[in-house]
Amino acid sequence: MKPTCKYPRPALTVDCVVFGFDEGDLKVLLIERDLEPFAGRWALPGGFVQVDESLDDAALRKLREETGVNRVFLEQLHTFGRPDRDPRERVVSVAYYALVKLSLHGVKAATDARNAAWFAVNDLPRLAFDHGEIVEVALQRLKNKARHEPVGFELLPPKFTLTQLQHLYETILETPLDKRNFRRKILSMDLLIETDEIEKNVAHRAARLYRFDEAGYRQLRKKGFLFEL
Amino acid sequence: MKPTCKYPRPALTVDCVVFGFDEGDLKVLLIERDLEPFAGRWALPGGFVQVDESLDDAALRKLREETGVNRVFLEQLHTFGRPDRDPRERVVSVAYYALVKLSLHGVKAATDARNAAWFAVNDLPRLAFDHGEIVEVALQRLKNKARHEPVGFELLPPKFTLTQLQHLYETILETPLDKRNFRRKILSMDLLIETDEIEKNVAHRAARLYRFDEAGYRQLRKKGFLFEL
DNA sequence: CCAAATAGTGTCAATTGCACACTATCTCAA
DNA sequence: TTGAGATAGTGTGCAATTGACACTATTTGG
Repeated sequence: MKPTCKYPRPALTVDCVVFGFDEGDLKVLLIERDLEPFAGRWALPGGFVQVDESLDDAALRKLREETGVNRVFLEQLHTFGRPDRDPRERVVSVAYYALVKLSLHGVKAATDARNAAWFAVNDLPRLAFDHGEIVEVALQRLKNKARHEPVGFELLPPKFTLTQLQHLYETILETPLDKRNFRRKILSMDLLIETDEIEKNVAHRAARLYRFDEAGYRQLRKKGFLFEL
Repeated sequence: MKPTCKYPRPALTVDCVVFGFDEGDLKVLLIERDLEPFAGRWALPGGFVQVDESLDDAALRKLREETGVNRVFLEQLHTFGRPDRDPRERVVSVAYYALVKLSLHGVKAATDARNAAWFAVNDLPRLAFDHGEIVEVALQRLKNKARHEPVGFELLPPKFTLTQLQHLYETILETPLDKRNFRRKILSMDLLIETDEIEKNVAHRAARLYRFDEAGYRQLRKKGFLFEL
């Protein structure tokens, strides 16, 4: 292969906004930088794209390497390319966002070699580079996405209560929802499978657990079904 | 500045899907390649990102250089990075899509030094690289965007009839719309300003011309107004 | 067994969506 | 000048959906 471009090239990285949901808060996974620039600041997990790997693969690899997160919802978000976004040299970053079930992945991330931690999105520290801006764009995208596609389930454990689901949507959409109307709507969509299990270890009446019906959802989509919250 | 990455770097380009609307068809602006690879094939306008220009600037520059298109709606679409998408070497491309008023820009594009032409999206030739795939993604995005934001006006002349507007939406959304319901809905949104002009040179009753009220739309947005077709 | 905590359930009114067909106006050609 | 062709413009009724609203049921722990 001969090069097609004689100009200097920007470096190319991926960065991931990893969302989790826990105790009523939407959280983002950050990593503490140990090198300059921005040593000591928190930043998004990410790194250089290798020359023979696709962008999606690069994002998946970085997630695995830096956070131990494995099979998750992952989607490209936006590409950030302000010439001065990295003080060293020109770096263009393809940002992704991921939705993980915190109940499964929560522990692992915090015990990695590098210092990693979950932060509530409403209480983030100042981030390195333009990562604050990237998180903003990701939040906006998640909000839009959640309204039109059933991605919320990616943030909940496999079995969940309707109240958990409602709280999740209230958090993402930043708006309160009426309990009875919410239940009527979500149940009428035929996307939830009622299990015969109930919550454990609660000091009050236990709620029924539901599962998301992924196969059923794919069927419905083919028939033109539109998810709308 | 010292380089941050010792690996070989992918080349970085931008490609633009330029949409126009004419005679009831949604069209895309393509350029005929004169160099290998894919010499003679049609491709999206685009080219290398320079090391000191932002991605948006690169897209605007390429639009200007290759198509003469100037002040238009332009938005980042998606970044395409399959390792084998360019047979020469690794090239990652940040794709944009643009909406232009064909009535204003139509002529210029076709008379550029390089061979450029508008093609109906339903009748595209085989494109170079993965550009066919990029156009597909752009069409999908336009469809979603048009449902939730009033971008359609970017494709119409400054003054237009309600019938033109309806045809445009029918084309983008690939679905027929009821004339009376469409008019009721769009007029009730208070986004259109009725001019005192009517169509010229038609062999039948002339329709009233409307303008899109951009300032009014920004006001409404602040008050939480949601465009929905 | 009672207090605390949350689960779960139905109705009515208002709004919105959707199907549907005729009259008005203008041009052009005979 | 007039009639045919073409498109503009207009309203109603029914069905479906949304949104507001409050009480009873169940479980635990003290």
